Amino acid sequence: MNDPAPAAGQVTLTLPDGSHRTVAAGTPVAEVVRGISEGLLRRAVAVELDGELLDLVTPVRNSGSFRILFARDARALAVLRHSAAHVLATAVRRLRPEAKIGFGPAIDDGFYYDFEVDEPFTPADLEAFEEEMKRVAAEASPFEREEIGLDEARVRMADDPLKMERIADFDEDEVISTYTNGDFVDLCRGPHVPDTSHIRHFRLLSTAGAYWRGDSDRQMLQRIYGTAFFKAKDLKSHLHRLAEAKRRDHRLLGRRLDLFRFHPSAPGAAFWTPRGTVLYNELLAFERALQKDDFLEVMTPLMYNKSLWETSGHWGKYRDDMFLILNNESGTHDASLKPMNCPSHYLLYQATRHSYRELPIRYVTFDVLHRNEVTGALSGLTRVRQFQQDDCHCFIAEDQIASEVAFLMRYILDFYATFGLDATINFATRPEVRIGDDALWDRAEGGLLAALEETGRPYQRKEGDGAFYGPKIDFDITDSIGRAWQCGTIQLDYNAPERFGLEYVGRDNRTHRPVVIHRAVSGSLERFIAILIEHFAGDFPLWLAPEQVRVIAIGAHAIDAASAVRDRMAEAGLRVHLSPRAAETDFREEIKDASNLKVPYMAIVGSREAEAGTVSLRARGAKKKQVTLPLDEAVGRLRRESEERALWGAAGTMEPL
RNA sequence: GCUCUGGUAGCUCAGUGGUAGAGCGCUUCCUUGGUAAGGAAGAGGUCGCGGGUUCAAUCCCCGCCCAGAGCUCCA
Repeated sequence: MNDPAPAAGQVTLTLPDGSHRTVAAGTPVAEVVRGISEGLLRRAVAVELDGELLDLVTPVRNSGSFRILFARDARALAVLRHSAAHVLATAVRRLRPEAKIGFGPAIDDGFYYDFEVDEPFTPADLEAFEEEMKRVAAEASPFEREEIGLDEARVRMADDPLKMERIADFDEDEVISTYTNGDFVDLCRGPHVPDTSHIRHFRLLSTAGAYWRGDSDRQMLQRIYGTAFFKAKDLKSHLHRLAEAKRRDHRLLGRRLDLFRFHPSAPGAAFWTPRGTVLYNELLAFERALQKDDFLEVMTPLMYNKSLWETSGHWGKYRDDMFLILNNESGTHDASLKPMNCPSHYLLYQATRHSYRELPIRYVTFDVLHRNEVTGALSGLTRVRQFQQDDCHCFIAEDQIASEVAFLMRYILDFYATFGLDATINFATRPEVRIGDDALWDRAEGGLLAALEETGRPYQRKEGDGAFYGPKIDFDITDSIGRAWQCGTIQLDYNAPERFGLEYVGRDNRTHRPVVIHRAVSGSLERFIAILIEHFAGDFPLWLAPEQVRVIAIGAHAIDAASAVRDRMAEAGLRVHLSPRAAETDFREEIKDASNLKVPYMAIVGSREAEAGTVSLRARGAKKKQVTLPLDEAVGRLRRESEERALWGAAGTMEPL
């Protein structure tokens, strides 16, 4: 049925059940909701009108689909948090009247508000603000909306220079609104919850500097971050998640589990300990095994003359991010450490003639890369200056795009699945600033999209998010506590083959341009290991664990038997350790040490085991529960679990019993 | 890069204008115990680096280095 055409001055709203309501244009949303039911009005938080979020005090201006949002709706949460930001500003203004207000939006996990103050806020200030916010909420002041003209806005916000600056950006005919709750007025687009009493379950989390409008040339404001929820239990679980993330912090676990460390002499570059190096190499070994049939591993120089970077185009705009090398004879910086592998692979490809019969050629490299990240960007293993990528460049004929992309996607997803990681897929299209004509982009995007569709995997489009040289597919992995990390990528590149004059000889005996696909799976191995540490909380599956088994001898008389167990397991290829001072140490301390290092299994050998030719296996986290097995059987099970790369706790593994 | 906060033993941290402490770890000895910290003794510190103020600086001031949090998901 067609929507009835509204009379002049009227708008028609289509409710989710398909029914229509016609009201006078300018009727407040609350009146519309009340017209449906008083009960709904009591529970309504906001509404969606043709997808636009409106609160109850906003006038309805246009016809469209009309849906009431309740506390359970995800979009309602953003409204609540925006209002929480206003409650925060209300509290700050009461306690620090001199604070100038900036912006205070809802963000993914909460909200923030920026203030201009002479002295930065302290943790004690935050506590005071939080207490004051409770009072503001208890007052249950309604959020009142007022629509005003530009001149009036200037008068109202005269005392707030930051708001005045925002006002200066408005067009003459724009609808400008203010929201008032109690004694606090803010220039604000809305929407808001009906009154401050909705802000019940919130927490201020942190404070930090933030540039006004994100511009590092402008003044630094003080930003307060917080979060808010409709339900106490949602707030609680969010705070729990934050605590969980802190507990899993790879920088702390990296020290505690003795995996890597940093030294001021080499900022942004990790020192891998013996244990960490095992982990790193196991990851590499896994990827080498996975790729051995379809990829060609190569090694290329780490240092190049600047002419290469001039060809690639990096010398111009990327030079500040490269580590340049001083030529002592000329006194100039005319070489650099490589920040990426692409040009190396192009040079290698180009060094010989290639036939169409060879394609696709997939060069993959784990070479060390250096990027001169600014100091403020460095963070643990997730943002470093020296790292290795599992970096692959596929040289293909243009008609191989679809099959190649499908192949690469399967490979990438299989790789993640080994770690129990799932990925969401993003398809990024041509950006504003780009090279190549539209016809080329049409072909590139079409080819990539067709390949993506063929896999049947769900994906999201990210318009304009592609690389300047081509569209791409990005993989965001989701870890065990629900955080997303951008890791893998498949990028189509028509430009590089042109720049580097890449060729292959076709069936027609003429030269053709290949297309290049850039592929990374883990992004950087360093960062991927950081993700794995946090994903597993340091409880690595057996195959990845730096030390797989710790042999514990109960009493000095069991030392010989324990050594025999250690030797037998080591022969079987397990990474096993028996403390050299086990004979002098309380075995309970050995158990403590193994537990703290999160060693997956302890093999306990006392007089009973020594006599019976058995070991008692105690799985990580299993406390006193253990299983006693003949030594060979124990070795067999551990080997199988390791070789199958079973996830810790997966069915069929020996997992925490 | 910029703002704020921090840097004390291998780790986690306390402390002071008169050159420094704890717990864990480490070393040695005792204990040989059936499932997460047995007992005793000992070693270990340019208090991040450089400069300044002071009779005296780990502490106060300045600079640098390193680390942590953050740096428009737009009124």
